[in-house]
Amino acid sequence: MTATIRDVAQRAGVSVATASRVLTGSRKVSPILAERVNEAAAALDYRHNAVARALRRGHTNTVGMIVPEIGNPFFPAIVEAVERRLQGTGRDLFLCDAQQDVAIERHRVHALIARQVDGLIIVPVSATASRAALADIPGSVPVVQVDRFVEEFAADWVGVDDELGIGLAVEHVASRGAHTIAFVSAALESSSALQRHEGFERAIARLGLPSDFPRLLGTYRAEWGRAAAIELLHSGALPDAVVCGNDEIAVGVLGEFRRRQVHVPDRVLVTGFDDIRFAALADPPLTTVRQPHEQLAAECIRLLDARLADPQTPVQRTAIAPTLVIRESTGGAS
Amino acid sequence: MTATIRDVAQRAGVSVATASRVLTGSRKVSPILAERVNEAAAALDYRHNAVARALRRGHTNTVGMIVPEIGNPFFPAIVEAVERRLQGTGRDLFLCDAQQDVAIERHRVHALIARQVDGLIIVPVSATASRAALADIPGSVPVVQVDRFVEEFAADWVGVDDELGIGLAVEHVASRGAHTIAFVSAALESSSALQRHEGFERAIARLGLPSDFPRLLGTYRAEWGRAAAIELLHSGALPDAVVCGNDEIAVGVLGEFRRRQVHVPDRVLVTGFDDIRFAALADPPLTTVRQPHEQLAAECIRLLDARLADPQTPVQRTAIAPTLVIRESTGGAS
DNA sequence: TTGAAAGCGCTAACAC
DNA sequence: GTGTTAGCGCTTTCAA
Repeated sequence: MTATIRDVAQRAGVSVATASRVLTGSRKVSPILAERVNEAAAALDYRHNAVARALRRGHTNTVGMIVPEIGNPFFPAIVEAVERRLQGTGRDLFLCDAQQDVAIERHRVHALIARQVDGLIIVPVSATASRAALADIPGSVPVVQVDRFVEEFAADWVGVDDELGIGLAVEHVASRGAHTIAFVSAALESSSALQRHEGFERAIARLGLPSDFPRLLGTYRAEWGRAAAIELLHSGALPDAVVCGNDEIAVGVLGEFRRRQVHVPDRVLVTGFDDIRFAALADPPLTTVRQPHEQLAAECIRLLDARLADPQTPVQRTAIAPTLVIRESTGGAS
Repeated sequence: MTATIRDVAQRAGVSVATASRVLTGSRKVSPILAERVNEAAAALDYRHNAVARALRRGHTNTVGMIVPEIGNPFFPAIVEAVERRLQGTGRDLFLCDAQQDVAIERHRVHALIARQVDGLIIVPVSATASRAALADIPGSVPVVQVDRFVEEFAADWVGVDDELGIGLAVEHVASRGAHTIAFVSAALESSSALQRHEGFERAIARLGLPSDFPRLLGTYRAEWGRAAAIELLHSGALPDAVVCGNDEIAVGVLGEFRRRQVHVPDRVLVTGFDDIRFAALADPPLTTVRQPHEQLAAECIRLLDARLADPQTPVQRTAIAPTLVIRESTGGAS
């Protein structure tokens, strides 16, 4: 069995209290005893039991994070940024994947909460169906939502202004001469899908563009982009531009157009959203709305710490204005 | 504060033992009392404290997983497969990212072990420098290495036969007429980099191909692929084929070649490794060595459970033979 | 400065 | 079938 603090104390000839004080540095202990304790701990290869410590202390120096789907490259990027921010604050990040399923998501919330994480960072799967999961979180645990949020739920949030972002994309393709614009995105389940869709409708209306071109809503994945591209091709007149709800979809659209010799950007313009690693490597390189990971992560941790410091802080929602990255898929920087 | 089992017991008018028995279903309790306990628990919105339970029980129904870099899309794919396998066994997966840093990796190992995970799944950052982290794991905790392993360290492992995989790629491009073949991969730090490199050398020797074409070793990332492509172009005669250590590198190589109008596959063949989601969407679609995620995950959990059941089980190393997926980057299926 | 002891919330002997 | 109680390993009053 692994050594306990009792073993260390015994070997050092001190009380467990003293051993604890040395091992955690919680109080001054005479150098002689400290030395003895440290030696004993080393000799026994002592490791503190974080479970016991957590039970006693009531907190864990741990933050939990739940993402809807770790396979969507946008989320690992966010996770990495959050990790970097947490680095140096002495807290560990435990990550969970909800596999796009609100039941699993809820289960993960419970698992993390039950393990006494000091805070929870969550990208909710659904704008409505994830409410139950979040509602299960006791008020004593700080929660911050990132990227997506649950409607009518009072919890901090940080994300990009999705509506604005899509607006940027629409205005950009319009400025490049696109008159008819299709929208390919995910079903209106997550808040991001909802907001991006809303942003598209508004931009179209604002610019007075014809509104009878397709809105194809499926999933945030490349396969859906492929399928949607095929649908567009079969539906008669190709639009001048296809604005996509994220980069994965856009890459799928690009792939299918390429396969069918529909030239981008000459024949049709394509835009994405997120600026994932592969956006710049797509063929043609993808014009997209960039999400500033580091900024999102920084704000996320700031919100978390603010709530940790004062649980009564009023709910804050931070929408960061995204920027458009112009690449070849819309004709390149001009 | 959140309700404890004591509160539930009190409200139900039973002992904590009975409450515990009802709540965990560990023993038969009369229906009347069970009903009362359940009612009380519901009324108080009782949540069991997993920390206390873990301390008492000594296990947690939790498995920890550490990956070198969550931003590398191969790892999320493995994680998803592992999650699916774990699903239904009633265990939660807590994921950690080592950020390619053995010090952080070691820290994560400690964090997970200290929280009493029942087992640890790890893709070690380094074939040598990760040994310290693994050595810190008490013998009582089952560990299985996936994909990569630590040299001269006795722990279960499952992965693809990297040497064989690269051999497949080399033989394939040779069969498509390539005589001069360059190798672009990651520095010989991880076991996968080592084995793939070894596989390349052996295949070249076996086929009697000229061995003076570059081996460019950097990182497993697309930027490195770009840089290496530039280096190849500047170094004089372009090889007939570029065999890459993973798909990210290959995508970078492809991107740079495209930008410089070096036609793939007419002018040069390119292969990858992993078959990540974007491999099929690259331009041209990438010929690559496919890693069977589901099979890897299944074997991983099998190994874990075998060791859980019998800690004395002799160490097992399972090398799965990968398959080659032929796409346009080497001329397409013939 | 140090030690004795309570107790975090829970489960599992053990007794009835 | 149910209750009493010890104790998982640790930190932290409280006393000395």
